[in-house]
Amino acid sequence: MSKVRLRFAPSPTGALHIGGVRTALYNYLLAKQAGGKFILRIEDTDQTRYVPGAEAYIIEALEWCGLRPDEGPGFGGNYGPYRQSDRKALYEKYAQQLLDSGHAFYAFDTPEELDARREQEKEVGNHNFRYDPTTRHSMRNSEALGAAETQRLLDAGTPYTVRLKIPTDEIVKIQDLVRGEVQFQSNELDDRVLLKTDRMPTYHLANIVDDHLMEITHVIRGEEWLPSTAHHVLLYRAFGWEDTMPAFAHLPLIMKPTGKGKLSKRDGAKLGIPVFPLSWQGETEAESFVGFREAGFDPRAVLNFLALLGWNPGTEQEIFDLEGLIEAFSIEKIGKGGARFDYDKARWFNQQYIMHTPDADLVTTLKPLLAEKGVHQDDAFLLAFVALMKERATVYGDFWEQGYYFFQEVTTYDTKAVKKKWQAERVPLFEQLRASLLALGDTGVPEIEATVKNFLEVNGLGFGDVFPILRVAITGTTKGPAIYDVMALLGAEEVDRRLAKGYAVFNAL
RNA sequence: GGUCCGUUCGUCUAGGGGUCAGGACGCUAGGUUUUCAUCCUGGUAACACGGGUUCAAAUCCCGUACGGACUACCA
Repeated sequence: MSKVRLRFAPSPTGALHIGGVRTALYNYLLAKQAGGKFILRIEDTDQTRYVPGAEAYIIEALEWCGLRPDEGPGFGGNYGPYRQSDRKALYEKYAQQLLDSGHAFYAFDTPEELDARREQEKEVGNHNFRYDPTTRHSMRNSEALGAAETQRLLDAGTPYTVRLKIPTDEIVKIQDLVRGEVQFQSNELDDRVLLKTDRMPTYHLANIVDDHLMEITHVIRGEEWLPSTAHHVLLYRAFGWEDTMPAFAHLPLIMKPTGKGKLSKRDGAKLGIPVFPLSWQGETEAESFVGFREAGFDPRAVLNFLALLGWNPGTEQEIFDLEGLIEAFSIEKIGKGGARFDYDKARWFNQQYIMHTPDADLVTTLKPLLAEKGVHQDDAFLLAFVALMKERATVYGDFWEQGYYFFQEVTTYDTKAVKKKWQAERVPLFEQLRASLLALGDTGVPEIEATVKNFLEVNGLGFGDVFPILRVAITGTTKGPAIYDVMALLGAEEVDRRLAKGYAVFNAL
């Protein structure tokens, strides 16, 4: 068997959907596992849907995920060009080949005529008009018009499309790697357009020509392509390429978190969750979306989550890095049913990655985020901060959200827990504690702890009488890392300032 | 409507003739912790339905229901 080559072939019509990322991932995994190539091909044959920036977005998204193509636009490779608009002439040539061999025909029907015909059929109760062997002869095409008339129209420069001539009474069998054998009756298939009036190919033609020329061995794509796979098989046959036809695997779709249907970009905005890898700035607010990256996710967690959405290793292991996925992945273990997008699970994966990432690495990724907030502490401080917060963060943004007080004054005080503990007669006591803490100077946790405990003993107070006060005065919240750790990191003078301010706030309650 | 695909706890799933139907997320009870989080222990909860085949069916077959995709000169 020759070397394995898989391609990810997105269309640059906007931001790359998270399902597309999963498709890319599965392609990547299988390619790498087999020691083969992972190829990026841009399917931009629909000029009306082309969106500037979409291709750059796709590439940036793959890069963020760490799925680097071995071949593709900007990545080199000997099978280029890798952008279909740059291969236009090729498709015309192959369309001509099909025309010559009698596997395709010229169709002169305009879109308006086609629409009119559909309407007309609808009126007589036929809701599924199809351009196929049974209707072909009533349309304006080379099959119905004959050679002479066809030539006349061609000579006159009449716009035309090239359609695949579907054979009658054939059974097209597909061996799908995920679903097993799937059969189609050719009589149920339509004479699909191969080459459009603008001389650009449709997906169907381009995809077969390119996969053949690029020597693609496996086509892993979304389930939405399953119904047209019969056409693709027929195309391989028509070209005489059936013996090198790639293997097909159709992936189950990713479904909405709630309700019915497949996950759409609208679901993200509706539920306030990311469904794209990276943020996308559209023309309007409604066409702009936040990405997993901007939502504070680690790409490794996103990949891990995506990998397990529709695939499982057959063991109880859930945490996989890319290398581990490459090793464990197998196409047989891909599920058949659609998988609901579970944002909570995605968050859990992210939390796992944050907890298990070395502190120094966390500092590196957090630095730019903190810098945006005006934080420029040295690494030693950041390292200590990260160590205290990593078990409490689910997304990267949590480090700031839940730990801003390490870098600036407390903005809001959760006084509920303090109210009943803050008694007028104890205020002198707390002032005394503040003074002894300041006198201690910058020091370690054991010293602070000893001082506080001593204070507790001497004054006959319990933990519950003091900790909420210290905690809220210093951090503003009742949650967070051990307060001694926070105090040690902040330093005696800062703690003193915060206690003074906190006491003032409590006194005003 | 037609064609094709699918259906195990709320969710992701294991399991492919004989299992107490397993794990994870979530939720929940408790323990640890000055708090929160982590961590530990326990609980909750599923084979869509109906027929077959078989000594035995979540597992094989057929229907039904439900869900999904496709049905463009879009991918």
